[in-house]
Amino acid sequence: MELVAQGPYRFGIERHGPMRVPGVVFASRELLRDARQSLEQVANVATLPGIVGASYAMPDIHWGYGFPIGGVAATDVAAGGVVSPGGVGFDISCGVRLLAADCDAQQLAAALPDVMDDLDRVIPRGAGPGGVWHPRGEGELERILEGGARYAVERGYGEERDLTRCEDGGAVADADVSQVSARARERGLGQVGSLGSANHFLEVQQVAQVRDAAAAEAFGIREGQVCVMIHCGSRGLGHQICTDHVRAMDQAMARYGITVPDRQLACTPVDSPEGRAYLGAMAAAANYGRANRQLLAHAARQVFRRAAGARLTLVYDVSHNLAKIETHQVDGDRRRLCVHRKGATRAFPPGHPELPPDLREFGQPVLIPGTMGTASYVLVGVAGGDAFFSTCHGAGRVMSRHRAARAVTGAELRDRLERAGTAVRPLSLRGLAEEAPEAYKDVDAVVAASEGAGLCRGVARLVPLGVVKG
DNA sequence: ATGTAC
Repeated sequence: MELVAQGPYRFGIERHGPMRVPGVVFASRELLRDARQSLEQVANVATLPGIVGASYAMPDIHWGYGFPIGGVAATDVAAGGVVSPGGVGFDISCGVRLLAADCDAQQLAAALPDVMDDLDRVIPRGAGPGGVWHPRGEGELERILEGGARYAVERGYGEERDLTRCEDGGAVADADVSQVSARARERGLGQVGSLGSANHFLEVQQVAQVRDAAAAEAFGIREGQVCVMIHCGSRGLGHQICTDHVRAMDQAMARYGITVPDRQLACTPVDSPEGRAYLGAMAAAANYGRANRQLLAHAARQVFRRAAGARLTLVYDVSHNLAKIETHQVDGDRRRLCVHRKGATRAFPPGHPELPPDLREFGQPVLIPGTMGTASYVLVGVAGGDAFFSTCHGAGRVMSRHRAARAVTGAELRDRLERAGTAVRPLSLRGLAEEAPEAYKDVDAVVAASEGAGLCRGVARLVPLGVVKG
């Protein structure tokens, strides 16, 4: 794949073959080496009907289902632009929630082992069923799919202020539960309030460094402070919705005269029965994901209150796997676009009307989960960035699970982390080994490249004190 | 990511 350097952190893929727009990869030269194999997917996405601007890739790009993870693509709704479930991914609404405690790491030190033991007991995780809340039948599940974190708060699992610090106020209005299959509902019913497995985690962290004092203060974080970061998604429900709608679109595509270079890019126009059906089901999964993180946050709050007498306040909750209908400036006019962000985080700039009033002058908080034993970040959206106000989402995998598990044993990794001062509460040692930090890119380099590319600005760097893993 | 395949 031919790449043209367009800046220190920006590389272009010129249009070739059926590409409708160019590709743009934001990365340092070093990160680009890990991205090579995924560039074909960036070019494939550029062939989608209605795509505008470019097919973008973030510095943490890696191989995904159809679209690369770390990909951003926007299509023009009025011009026959498509929506593709592969552009969101199987874990619809996977995202990150950060809570800040009213204590510093030093103050928590004595209680930390108790906090970790309690979290170990109360946080459901791993594959399969289990959750902190069991909805009373499908009726209540539907309330979650329509109301998201808002419904969880209504039922007493949180406080009203949580919703102002949650993307979309805790719920999107366009969920269509009739497009959520019986099988998806069945899988979702038993997993409300659960982490899942793989790279999902709940971490107790410490703010190691503040890089933007004014933004940090507005977000409610300060150096030395204890935080809780929750990274999880919509579990089997989102997975099943993706499966169902990929199949439906794969079968319907030909009727719209759409051909794609990879069947995993199955798509139909946003403005089609199949497109609307997917977006309605996706919105339901998005709400499920927010409710999931709301319930886990509630469980963590109870643990912190009981074991440490500490209170947790929500900093922000944002997804990095969603498609959204947004209005953007394209070639001088305002256009309604379907913005796919898959392993990419929305990063609204200062002044954006969708931001809560107390954050508006600073920009949208962006939460970047690192890997065990490495840092996580709080960033903020900036004006003038490319890629429809999007930035990176995490470290990005470079080693397969299998290779990671061969490179290190779970017991070795656990001992290494504990020696480095990070308490570890894994569900399985095999799962722990698969998530070894060396299986990922350097999150510090990913964040530096994202900042260098003008996509965001650093606010704070957090380091782990304890990690709860599936 | 995922009752790690229909």
